[in-house]
Amino acid sequence: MKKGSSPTSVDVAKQAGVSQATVSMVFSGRQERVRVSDATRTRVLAVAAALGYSPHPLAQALRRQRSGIIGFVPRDQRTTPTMQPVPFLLGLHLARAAMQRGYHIIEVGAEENPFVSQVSQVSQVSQETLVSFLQSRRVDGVIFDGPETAHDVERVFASGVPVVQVIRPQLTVSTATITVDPAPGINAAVAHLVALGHRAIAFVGRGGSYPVDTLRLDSFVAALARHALAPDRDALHLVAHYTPDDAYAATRALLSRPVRPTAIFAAGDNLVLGVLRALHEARVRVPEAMSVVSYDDVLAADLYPPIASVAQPLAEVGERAVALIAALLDPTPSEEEGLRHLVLATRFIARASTQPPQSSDGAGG
Amino acid sequence: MKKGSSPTSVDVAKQAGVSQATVSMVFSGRQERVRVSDATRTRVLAVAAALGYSPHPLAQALRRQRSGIIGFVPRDQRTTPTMQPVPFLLGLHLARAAMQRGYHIIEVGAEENPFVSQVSQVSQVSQETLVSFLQSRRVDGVIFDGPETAHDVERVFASGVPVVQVIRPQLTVSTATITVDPAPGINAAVAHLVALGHRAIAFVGRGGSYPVDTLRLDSFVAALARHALAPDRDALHLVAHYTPDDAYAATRALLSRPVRPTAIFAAGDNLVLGVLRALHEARVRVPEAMSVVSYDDVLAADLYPPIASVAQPLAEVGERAVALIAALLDPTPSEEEGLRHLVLATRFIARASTQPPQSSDGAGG
DNA sequence: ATGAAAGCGCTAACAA
DNA sequence: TTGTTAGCGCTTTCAT
Repeated sequence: MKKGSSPTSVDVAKQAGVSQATVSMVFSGRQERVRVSDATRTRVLAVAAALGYSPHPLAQALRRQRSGIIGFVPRDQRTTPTMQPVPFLLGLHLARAAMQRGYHIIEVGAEENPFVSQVSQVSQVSQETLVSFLQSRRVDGVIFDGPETAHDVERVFASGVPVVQVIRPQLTVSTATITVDPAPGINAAVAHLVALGHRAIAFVGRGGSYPVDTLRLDSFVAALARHALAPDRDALHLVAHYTPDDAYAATRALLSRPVRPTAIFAAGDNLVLGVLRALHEARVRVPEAMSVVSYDDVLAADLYPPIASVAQPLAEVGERAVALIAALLDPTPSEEEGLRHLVLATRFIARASTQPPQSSDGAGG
Repeated sequence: MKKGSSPTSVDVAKQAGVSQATVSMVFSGRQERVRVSDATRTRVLAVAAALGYSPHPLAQALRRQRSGIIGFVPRDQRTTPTMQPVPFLLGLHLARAAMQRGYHIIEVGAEENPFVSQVSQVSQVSQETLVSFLQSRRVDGVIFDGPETAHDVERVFASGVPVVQVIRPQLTVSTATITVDPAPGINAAVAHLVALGHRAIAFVGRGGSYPVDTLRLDSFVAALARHALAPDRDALHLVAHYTPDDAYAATRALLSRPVRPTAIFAAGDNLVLGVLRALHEARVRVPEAMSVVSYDDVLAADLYPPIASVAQPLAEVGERAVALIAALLDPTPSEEEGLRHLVLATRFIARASTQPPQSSDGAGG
């Protein structure tokens, strides 16, 4: 142990009067092969503690051929917490979950292209780059959250690296997935609104580009049907982009219609920001003149009024995603199946943003 | 090169008819010692490209005794983007900046204590653990954002690892710092409000526990003084905790006073959420009945109405922090000094949340 | 300008 | 149960 640097297993071995390999076994031995006697183990641990020894993760990684790094490719270029609240929070949960299992998360933006800036030779951008970057970093697995195309996923998957897609998977690639079933939460939300007396409930969300979006819309329509309500086709305002601005425009359009809905369901917490802005501007008070429910429950609780919302179990998604990568890396015969396509439930959280509709239903455009 | 695994420098060397050491020089040689002829370099690069070779980062790291990992200890336990918007965004900027330089960020919560769950022997929590964890991970440097006490920082700093504190430094430890000067932005904000005709401007923020909080308050008071305005002592509502709830309570107190302020300055974007809730509840319209300005500009733009805000240059903070760690790791004689205590400026962004005060200044509580 | 050789600190056969 | 040995893929003197 030289100046400054940490003690190594050799230092511990010398002090404890055992071989270096024994020290290694004490620290990294799998349970299956408990090769070390209790006496030796105790002595080694004591010496290690005294010296402040811990195994060098890089040396372990090199030897084991495991980097301990999991790549995370978030849905969009994350910009601000309001624009993309879910990926932000998911990233946090992933990082936590990974750390608990001794992994790290590195986040890679597909379009950001960090690789190019390092190796000037490489000039072809985008898809190619993401995969190269991931491979050059020797990640042990990759977690995709809503890739724009199947191409990236396909390439990474084909390279043999464990892949799991979460929340918004590209279903054409047969990777493991962890998705969220919007139905339970949306059913509860709609039931809640209907119980309050609402009949005209509008939907502000995205259309059929992603299966996930379709699923939310379908769940919404199905939930209405449960109460013998048909959706007002014109009150399904489908935004083109998942942005507050698009939701704002959609809501304005909704408000200018001859017969206004009495409640709005916004299919994302960033969308609800735009919805609220439009309502505020039009002086439509929430919940007095309009009930509002959102999906995501990331920002909802802290807005005004606190917005009732359908919560996704993001912490569990992160937890499971990391666990799945870990399981894929060290397959146990038993658990092989059954966890490759996990679907988690949503739940509805009521808040002050809903109340019975006003009896006066004149338009105020 | 066996099945599945990536090609190594040996593979490239064989194909190119050179020694492995030469391949290494081509890829990692410092400029100082340009040991390789152009012909050889070209040939090696061609073969490498054909084989899809890139240096194994773990092997490099082990050999160089550089993990390439920078630890990030965020200000608080990050929970949701609304509760702690700044650390979320800062984390993103740090990750981006690190990646550009070939580093990774791993995030460590001081109280979260991820280490304990792995090594059951360790039972003493908190401070001790953070440092051990960082050391066991062999981080090359640590970035602190607002440590609660100086203790952690001190220990890491004492261990010889490069440390930089950002935004909310503990000044008792003589690490490098990157801070933000609130004065320019706050001056502009106050000037803006005064120009609109506001004279009674309240401050919702935290008191003297942190230098940074004091600085914001002092900047605010100083800005008032520039316009020959004295702060109404009772309109400096200091919240105990940096939470929307505390700001909500403070704002309610403010509204119940006999003479209401006509404008509120909230010293953080999470605080402004509480401020807006209190105003909405009391049916005080923004900006008609109350102008509102916030600090941070992370959430502000997407609230209703869009809140004028003092923006911190978070991207630059992240960029500089990583650059500083890198510089500390490879000191260049020239730049040693001058970058150890960097102070960046804030700027004010006007939005629809301000307007001249109403002439009728009766209380409505 | 290039090659040979010695490790970085660890894990995993294989021996003993 | 423990020790010996051979690398993981790379960087870096030191020869040539």
